[in-house]
Amino acid sequence: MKKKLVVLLGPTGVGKTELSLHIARRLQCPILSADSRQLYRDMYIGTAAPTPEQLACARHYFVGTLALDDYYSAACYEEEAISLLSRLFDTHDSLLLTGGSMLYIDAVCNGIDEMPTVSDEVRKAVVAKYEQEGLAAVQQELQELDPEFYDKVDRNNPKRVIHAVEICRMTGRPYSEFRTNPRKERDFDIIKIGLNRPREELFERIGRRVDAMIADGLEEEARRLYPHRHLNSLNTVGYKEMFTYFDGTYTLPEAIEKIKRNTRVYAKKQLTWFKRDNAITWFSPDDMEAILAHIDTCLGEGV
RNA sequence: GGGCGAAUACCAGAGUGGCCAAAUGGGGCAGACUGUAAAUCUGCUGUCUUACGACUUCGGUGGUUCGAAUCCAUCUUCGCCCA
Repeated sequence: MKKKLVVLLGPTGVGKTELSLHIARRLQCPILSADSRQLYRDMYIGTAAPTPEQLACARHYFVGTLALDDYYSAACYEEEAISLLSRLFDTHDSLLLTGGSMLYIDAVCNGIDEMPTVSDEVRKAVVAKYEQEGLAAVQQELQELDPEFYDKVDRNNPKRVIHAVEICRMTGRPYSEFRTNPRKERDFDIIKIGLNRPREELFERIGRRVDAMIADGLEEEARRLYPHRHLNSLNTVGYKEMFTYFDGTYTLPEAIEKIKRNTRVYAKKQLTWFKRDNAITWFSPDDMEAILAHIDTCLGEGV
């Protein structure tokens, strides 16, 4: 019988963390987080990371394990998560993955292309070109190195254009050659459970959660992180707005409003992404009975 | 009671005779997404299912004009000043 991975996903603030504890208890299994920000240490409040009490309920992986300046990516995550899963499956028939980072979940479920890691020198060189000569110059280089990808990309998106050029320079081959988009076969079954609420309700919860973060000391936490604000890990909703407040651009109430708003936008983005995935079975987080019943059914199925 | 100023789309705010369904920003909505993804980018946002199109808008009403968000009269509301 194949091992099972239950994937609990949904927009931020919907109630994944709380529910994941119940499911983990039911399955008697640890929890793998799929959250690109809770991965980092020192940013617990703003990322709504599981509390110490919650962490004590079940063994958690991928929470608070990285330093703020560690390099990390969805590909790193795929590798680590897959190897961890295979290890844990030795002693468990089913495991639980939960989080809201769409690309990370995808990396585990479907895999992403093998691609060389970009060296620091190449990265710096391309970024410098972008900063000094502008996006057009990088676009032009891409057009020369990989016309195929150049035709397809979202050329106004600096991140994508830059990355494609990085890979071209790194390998001497067109970036599109690496984009084979294989759907990697996993040796475990995946049960995707989506959590959602009526939008109004979700947005209310988000607002309340942000207020709670403030009450819990988000400002202080952000103040400590302020010196590192240029790190990618801190280009994160909840912190970047606080930094703008520390800079004097926003007042505190404005910063709080922006955090709420940006969190709502993020939630919508997640939903847009998840909507495409027909493999997801959707539930209300309040309907725990139905969710557990669904999981039981899926676990009982298949050989 | 007198004087002045303002009234523009969800909000803020440009526009002062035709190129205006109306800049720009915010907000909202929708979408894309394979290597730092809570990132980054895109489209729409008066109505008509789509528009090359049609229709209705710029506080109200009535004028001037071939033509008005823009000019005139008047009314309403708001702000400021004098009393």
